[in-house]
Amino acid sequence: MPNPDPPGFELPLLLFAGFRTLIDSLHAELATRGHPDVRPVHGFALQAIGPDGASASEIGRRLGVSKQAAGKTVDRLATLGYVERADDPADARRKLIRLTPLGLDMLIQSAEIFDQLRARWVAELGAPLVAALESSLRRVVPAAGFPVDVPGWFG
Amino acid sequence: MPNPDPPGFELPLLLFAGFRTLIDSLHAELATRGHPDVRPVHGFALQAIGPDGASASEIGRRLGVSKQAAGKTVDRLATLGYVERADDPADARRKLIRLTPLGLDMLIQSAEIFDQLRARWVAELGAPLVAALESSLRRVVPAAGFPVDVPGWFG
DNA sequence: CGGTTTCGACAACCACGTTGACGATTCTAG
DNA sequence: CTAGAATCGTCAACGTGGTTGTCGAAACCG
Repeated sequence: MPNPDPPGFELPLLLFAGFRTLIDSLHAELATRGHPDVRPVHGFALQAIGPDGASASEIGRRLGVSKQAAGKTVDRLATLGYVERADDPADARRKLIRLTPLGLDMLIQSAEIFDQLRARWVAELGAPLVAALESSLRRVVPAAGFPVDVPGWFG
Repeated sequence: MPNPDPPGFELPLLLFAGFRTLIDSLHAELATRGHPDVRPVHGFALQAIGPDGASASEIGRRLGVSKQAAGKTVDRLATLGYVERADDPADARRKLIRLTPLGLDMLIQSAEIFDQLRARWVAELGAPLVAALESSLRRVVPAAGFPVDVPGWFG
C-alpha cells in the first residue's frame, strides 16, 4: 500500500490551484483593460478561432465539444462583440467566424498578461524552477497541442 | 514588452492538462472499482463532507459555493447512495450529512489511486522533480487548505 | 445524377451554479 | 425571559455550458 509523503491528493489540488490562480489573475487584469465580461470559456474559444477565423464546427472540434455547444458559445461571443459571422463565399453551408478588433485585442492582451504572470512566477521561484515545472509537466501530460479539450470536463 | 520563451499561455495549459490527466485517470480507475457514476464534483464534495459528516451549509462553505448549491449536490450524492441525511439531535434546523459505507469506500479508493498516480509521475520524472513541482506550486498558490473552492470557477 | 456527408440551426434536456425568499429554529441582548 | 437577529434547509426562478436528436440546405463523390 503506497503511502508517500505528501499524499497523492495534494498534487491535483496544487495543479488546479495554480491553474486557477493564473486564470483568475488574467481575468481580473482583463477586466481593468476593457474586457470585464469575458469568461474563461470565452478566452479558450477565442484562441480556438484564432486570427484567421474558423467555422463553428471547426471550433467545436478544436475545443473538444459538439458543434452545437460551439455554436452557442459563438452566439454569446457575438453578443459581446468579440466575433462576427460572415458567409463563406466558397461554401454556402458554412459561416466563417472571425474575431472583431475587440476580440483580437482581447487575445493580444491575454498573451501579454500571461507573459507577465509567468514573469511573476519567475520572480518568485527563479527561472530554473519555473522551467523545470514546465518541462516536467510537458513530459507527463499526454501530448496535446493548443486545442486541449477544456470545457465540459466537470460534467 | 515581455516575450519570454516559452510564451506565458503555455503554463496554465500545462497546469490544467496535468490536473485533467490526474482527474481523468482517477475516474477511469474508480469506474473499474465499483464507482462508475461519480463525477469530479462529487469527489470534492465527499472530501468536504469527510468521515465525520457535515451540514449542507458547512459543505457549501468548504467548497466555496452557496448552501443551495451544496444542497443540490447532496441530493445527487444521496440518490447515488454515497451520503445520507440524518437529523441533528442537538439542532433541529440542521441535517447532518454522513458518508455511507459506499461513500467512505469511494474516498478510500480515491486516496489509494491518487497515491498510485503520483507514484507513476515519480517513476516517470523521478522523486526530486515531482517534489520540486509540488514545492514550487505550494509557494506560488495563495494559501488554501483542502477546502479550495473548486466548483463554479468556469461560470 | 443520386446517395452520403457536412454545415448550421432548433428543440429538449441535464448538471451545476446563482439570488431571493420563506418558515423553523437557535442564538443573543436587553 | 423574551424580542430581535442570525442560521438552517428548502423552494423557485434563472443563467450558463454542456449533451443528443432532428432537420433542410449545400457539398462531395462514386
